[in-house]
Amino acid sequence: MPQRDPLREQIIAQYDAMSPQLQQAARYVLEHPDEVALVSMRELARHAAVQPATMTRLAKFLGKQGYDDIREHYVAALRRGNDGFAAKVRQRTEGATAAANDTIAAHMLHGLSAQISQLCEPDSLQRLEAIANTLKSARKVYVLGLRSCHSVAWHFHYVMSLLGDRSVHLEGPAGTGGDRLIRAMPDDVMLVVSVKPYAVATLELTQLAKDKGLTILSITDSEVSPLVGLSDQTIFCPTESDSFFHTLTPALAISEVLCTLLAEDDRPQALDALQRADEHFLSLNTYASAIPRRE
Amino acid sequence: MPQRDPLREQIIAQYDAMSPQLQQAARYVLEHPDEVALVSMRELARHAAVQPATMTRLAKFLGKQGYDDIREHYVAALRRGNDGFAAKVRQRTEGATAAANDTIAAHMLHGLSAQISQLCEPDSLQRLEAIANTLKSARKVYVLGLRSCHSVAWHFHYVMSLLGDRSVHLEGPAGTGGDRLIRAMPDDVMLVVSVKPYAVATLELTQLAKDKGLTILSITDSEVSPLVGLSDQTIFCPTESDSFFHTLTPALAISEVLCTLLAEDDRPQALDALQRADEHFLSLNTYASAIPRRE
DNA sequence: ACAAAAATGATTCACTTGTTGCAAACCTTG
DNA sequence: CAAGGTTTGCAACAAGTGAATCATTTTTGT
Repeated sequence: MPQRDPLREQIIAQYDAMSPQLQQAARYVLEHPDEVALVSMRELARHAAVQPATMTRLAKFLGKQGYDDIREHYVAALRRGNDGFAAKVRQRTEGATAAANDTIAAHMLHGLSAQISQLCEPDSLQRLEAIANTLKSARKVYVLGLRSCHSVAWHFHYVMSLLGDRSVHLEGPAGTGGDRLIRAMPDDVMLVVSVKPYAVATLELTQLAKDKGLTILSITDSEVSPLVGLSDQTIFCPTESDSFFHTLTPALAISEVLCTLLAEDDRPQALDALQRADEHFLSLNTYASAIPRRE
Repeated sequence: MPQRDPLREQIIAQYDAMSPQLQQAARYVLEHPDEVALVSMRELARHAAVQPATMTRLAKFLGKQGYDDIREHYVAALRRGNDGFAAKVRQRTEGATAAANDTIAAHMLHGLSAQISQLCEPDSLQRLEAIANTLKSARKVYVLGLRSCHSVAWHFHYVMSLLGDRSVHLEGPAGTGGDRLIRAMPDDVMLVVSVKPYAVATLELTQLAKDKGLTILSITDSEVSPLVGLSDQTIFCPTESDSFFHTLTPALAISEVLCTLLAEDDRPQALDALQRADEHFLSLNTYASAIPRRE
């Protein structure tokens, strides 16, 4: 793990030119980089058996403005190391990261990319598989996503509707969206998407479905989301963004993965269903040209 | 990687019993455990959009002596996490580089992450900025996205509608979606989203708008998309996926970036508009709890 | 050996930190 | 709608922070 650490290298390079006390301080910093980030300067000095002022002097000696510059360096390093994904993104787009990091757009896209790769953690993958399994055996799947989450819910429903007629989108004009639940049965499943702030209507409809005995699956943004308590299974999507708004991109990614897992479960049937859909669209002239399907 | 974290679990367990402010603080702590260790309480409170005192109160609520108890917990966790380097790195690289071998889900998520980070290329960024600039000075923005692209178009429109009333979604029951173009003027702009296969209706409506003199901006999937010829400016979104279906996640990411650029262009006005939206939702009891806005 | 220069320690200062007490604002619940 | 308790924001606080200053010691060159 060859983490490039310019400050560390600088300290080593200038070590011989330091006074004894400075060396002692510098040595402690080299050997306990985490401490620098986690502990006050005075405490660090105490541990290094050095005067507090020596740390300040070390910073100046290294050409920094003050001790805080040193600390910030190690804080940043620690952050990077722990978030983990940074390394990967950096690796993938070395040039772009360094060059275009200053624009809002580039920064945001990097963040999104990282958030999605976070979903590769074992816990998330397990939840995805589990939810997909539940969906597989459902008689009907009622899909609910209001307001900002409408996009995710609708997209899931749209794809599912290409594969069969098990999906029911809880959406309708004049507030009739919930009506589709009238004939819901305990064998059915509800997939609900909601992130903060949670729409009251979403929670109410979910509660109703739960009361009816449906299995509740949810895509939401936190362990403490009100949906967690209502749901049998949950998968979490990051929503944080540099902008004013939450991002729904990771949630959409989750939804697409679920669709894929479902289709992949019975490939022949999925291909068959898509074939039929293609014919339908063809006869209706829905699309501008034939629909190429791979393989 | 199920890191056992008793404090985290305690917070989750007691979350429902907390007051709103306490919940907001607790939530931020849950979502940013590293920050707790690395920054001062006041700064943490600032990031969480909470009063400093609330953090102290959170500690007391959890039965701790003071905030420092919480911090020390996360400091210890961070220390541990960094010592177990070898294991961690191994795990990380497994999740990142070698994800290909694993499950379908992991592979797919990995691909999505890569596709989005591809959008950081200078050409894409330039196109994004250019489109954002055009959108900024538009009188009205008509948003069109049919079938699978509905999710992207709608999400863009939804966010824009929070910021003002310039956005018009070309969508309506019984095929009336195009009617909104009746009063479109040459000063207006149309943002159209479409990927292969291209819906005929999308192309027709776009052509109509073009004939009316509107500026056409498009989010589409290829240089050879039929939209390219109809559009004044275009940004390309990758849509390839391992599954049967195209992915719209990168397209949604693009849409979110555009929204952010627009909001960021006039921060004060955006904040103002969001403030007004919050009040509206509050008086309608749309959401389950107050909407926290950072800074 | 003895100035001159460098390094170190002690003291102090301006500032931030985490905490607390209090009053205004906010629900509840009779 | 009014009394009650809870929640929240604000202002003040003592303690601790990093930095600056100056006196003292140590080192160095001749």
